[in-house]
Amino acid sequence: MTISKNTFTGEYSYSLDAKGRINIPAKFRQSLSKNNDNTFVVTRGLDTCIWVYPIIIWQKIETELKNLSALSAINRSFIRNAVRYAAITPYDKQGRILLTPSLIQYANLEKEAIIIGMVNKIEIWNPKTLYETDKQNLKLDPSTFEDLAQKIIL
Amino acid sequence: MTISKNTFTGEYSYSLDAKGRINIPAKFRQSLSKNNDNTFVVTRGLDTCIWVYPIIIWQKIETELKNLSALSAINRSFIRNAVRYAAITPYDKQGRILLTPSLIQYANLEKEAIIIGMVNKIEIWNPKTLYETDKQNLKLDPSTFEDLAQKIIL
DNA sequence: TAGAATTGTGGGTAGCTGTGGGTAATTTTC
DNA sequence: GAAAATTACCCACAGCTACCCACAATTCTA
Repeated sequence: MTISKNTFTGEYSYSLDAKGRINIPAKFRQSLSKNNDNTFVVTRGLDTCIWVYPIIIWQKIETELKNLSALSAINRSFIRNAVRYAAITPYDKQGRILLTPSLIQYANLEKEAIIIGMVNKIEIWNPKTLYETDKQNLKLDPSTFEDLAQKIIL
Repeated sequence: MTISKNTFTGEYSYSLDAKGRINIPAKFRQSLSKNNDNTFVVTRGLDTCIWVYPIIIWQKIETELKNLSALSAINRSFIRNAVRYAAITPYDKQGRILLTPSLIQYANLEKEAIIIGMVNKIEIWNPKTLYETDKQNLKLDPSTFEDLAQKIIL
């Protein structure tokens, strides 16, 4: 096997159907390690999108969240949001997962959806929202981008 | 073996076929170390060209990206842009990799393409674009080149 | 220099992938 | 407890991709 497990890259366009199902790209499914039992966890992203984790990765995140100091207000609200909307969804024979109405509404999803591999997780976006977010991000501090690029990109 | 592994030099002209496939020069393939499993990663370059990495080099980048905290909006944006256009492509029996339509469009690739070895990665260019970029670079401050020359011992 | 092997390019096809819809099983409501 | 609504599971199919083969051109070798 050539690709590393539970690691996702690339951008794809898929369609959300009337029943709230959406396909996970075949390449992403192939990247899932066996101990995930064909199952993902979907939850609210920190951007206006849905985050999809392999279940074993999500379990690690949960334990990390427990170790965060409960004193910090930011941590408390982050934990609340991350866990509260999380749902476990195995994919069906055709490779689709089921999204909750709450998450579909949060990400403003309509028929067309963009799926992006974000290394250790997957994002699902409304194309328009993604475009707007990209535009906003151009305004973020460019020197930080350069620092990151110099450190990481070869 | 005479050449050092995962190191690419030289310039070649190859043709992109109707299915989006392009040949990787035999010398480059021979330079790939075994643990790459005949697999490259293609993504957007910082110039108007496609970057091609041996997969084990790319996996180092992925590891660095995994260690960035998703709590920071800048980090999220950086990761998204770094991996969004990346695709994993093993080469076929004839030595060709498959480029995504998105990357072909980004680099303005038509039939003829120039492939350049850039030491630790490979670049794929539209000949016209490469010519224009070269011409632009001549206008850059020559002292920058001197700075670089002093850092690198030839 | 001639033959053999390798390399680059084109095209065909079996099987997989993405999408829609149907039906049985389960839950909810009255 | 029965009817209605929702959910989970299954099937069908068009389009596409991965894989295979063919062949000409080039390079290697004896």
